[in-house]
Amino acid sequence: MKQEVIDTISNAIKGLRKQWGLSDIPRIDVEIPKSEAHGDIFTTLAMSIAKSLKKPPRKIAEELLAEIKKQEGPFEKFELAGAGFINFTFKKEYFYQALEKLLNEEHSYLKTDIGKDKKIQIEFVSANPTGPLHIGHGRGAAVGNALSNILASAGYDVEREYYINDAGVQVKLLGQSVYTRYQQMLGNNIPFPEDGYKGSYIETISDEIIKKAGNKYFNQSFEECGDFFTNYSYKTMLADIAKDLRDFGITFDRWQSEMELYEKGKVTDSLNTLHDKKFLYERDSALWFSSTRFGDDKDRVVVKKDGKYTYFASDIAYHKDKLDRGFDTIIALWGADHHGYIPRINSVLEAFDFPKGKFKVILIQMVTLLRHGKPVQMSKRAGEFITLREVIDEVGADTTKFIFLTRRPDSHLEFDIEVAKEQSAENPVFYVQYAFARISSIFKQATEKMQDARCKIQEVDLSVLKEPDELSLIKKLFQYPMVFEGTVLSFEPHRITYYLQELAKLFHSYYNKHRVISDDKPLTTARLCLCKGVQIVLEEGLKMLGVSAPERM
RNA sequence: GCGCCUGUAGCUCAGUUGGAUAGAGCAACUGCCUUCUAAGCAGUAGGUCAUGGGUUCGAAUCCCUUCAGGCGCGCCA
Repeated sequence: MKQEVIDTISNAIKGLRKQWGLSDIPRIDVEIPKSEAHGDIFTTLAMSIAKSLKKPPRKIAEELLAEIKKQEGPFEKFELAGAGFINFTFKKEYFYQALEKLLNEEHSYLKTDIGKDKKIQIEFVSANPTGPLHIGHGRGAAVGNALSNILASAGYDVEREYYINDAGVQVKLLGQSVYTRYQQMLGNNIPFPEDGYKGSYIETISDEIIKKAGNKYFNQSFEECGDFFTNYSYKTMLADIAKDLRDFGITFDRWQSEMELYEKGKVTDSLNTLHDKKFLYERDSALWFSSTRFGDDKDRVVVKKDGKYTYFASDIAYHKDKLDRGFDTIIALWGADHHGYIPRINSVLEAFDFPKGKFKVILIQMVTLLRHGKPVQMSKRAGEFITLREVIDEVGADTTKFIFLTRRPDSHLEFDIEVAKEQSAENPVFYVQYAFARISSIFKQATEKMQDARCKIQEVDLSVLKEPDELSLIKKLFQYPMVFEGTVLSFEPHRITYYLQELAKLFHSYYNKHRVISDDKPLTTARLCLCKGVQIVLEEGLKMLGVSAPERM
């Protein structure tokens, strides 16, 4: 749809180039109008080039339109409107052919090749393995997953990665917490670490260790057996996290361990590289990275006075490692509270000669969890929080994901568990799924009632689809590729969510007004074909979001 | 103090990267089930796009001011 218009316009410009004194063909933007009164698609080209041509936009549009009309094309009519809009309306036949093509090619019709031969990496969730995932992680997981599906469908070679912070003091603190509970449970009443993790999962792990190893570590000091507790604890947590994510419908291609970066010498290697490039210097007995020369506010310490690496040091190694793996684009989903970290990572990438703009951080804003409109207090340290697991169990994975995907990632989100659950009947995810299920049901009825009532695309005459509602529905179908392309370029999955709701709305409306199965066989067959088309697009969109498309509800 | 994000209908949020008369869902009100799933449909009502200026053919969108909320500014991770 988009391409035909762009081709038509650029052909027209070729005819006018001399007259206009243009050396190049300007970028042609086309948009889908809000109202059907403005045609199927329109361009604002005349207005945007008016200045450089020093001509009034309407005059330009007139000349353009005259040239456009000389061409053969799939258009029924053109319209010059407002300050210089040119509206295009396609012939019905164009949409009948498009529908035929969709039914023949099915899902492959809806994909693009924007990302062909390009490798893209997307890192998301990456929660510390020191406790269960909470709702905020769930949001990142839903967005990251949808984005991965979308990019893969756009032809990119996508790698989904989870970065595990298994080397720092946080996992050690987790180990200490479990160690202390273990001692206490067996009667050794030592004090609990001041900043220790206090969730009930700490006791669960301690309990597990008692069952497995008995009192083997009883009365041992943390120096003696701390490694065991730390390793056992974070590995348990990591396994739990992976399971939660799986049950949420999310998988990763790669789990990158921070510890491994140290063990393989990648931290020292990457720092050596920076040193060779003269980006490191010593001051006050510490080693600094001069990130200010790449636009950061201040230089950053990589090796502390006491000789230990900072967290930033392993992050340098991690990002260097990503670069070495050869991606065209690197995407990271971070909690919005980490936004201050962006300039220094940008500095690192630039120091390693990664092209600017090829690294993109998507910030995931906090989720305020509510129950009956009242905020639920959350504190990870105190162990008071509602886990992602509980939310999935209570409201369901599909609903949870869909709600996360109806917002821009960087805007605050209120998630009321009771609303999501109790009003589930009016939840937008069901609205979309219901449209899909209804179509499935129609096909079930059709095959039961009439043996030959199917969507037979080879024999059907689609031109009997003349109702305005039918044409609106068909047209909506072919907006999907444009919406999808916009989603890919902007990395904004929620655009698909909104599109699906609009498509479902048109379908429900159509369904209530017109019967698909009737005594009129040619009409029935054509309408079944239309339904099939809607079903394919709904299924494709839901698949992108990582939400199921049930046959029955 | 500096930086980033946010402010759109009673509530929760979209707004196609500057386009035409600002949209949806919820909540409210009025109707629609002997016919393919009523988890649905049709309709009514709801707005100083926080504020004040600027940029231009055109601003919710870009720039500046002010106000309000959130987050970040460690040799912590």
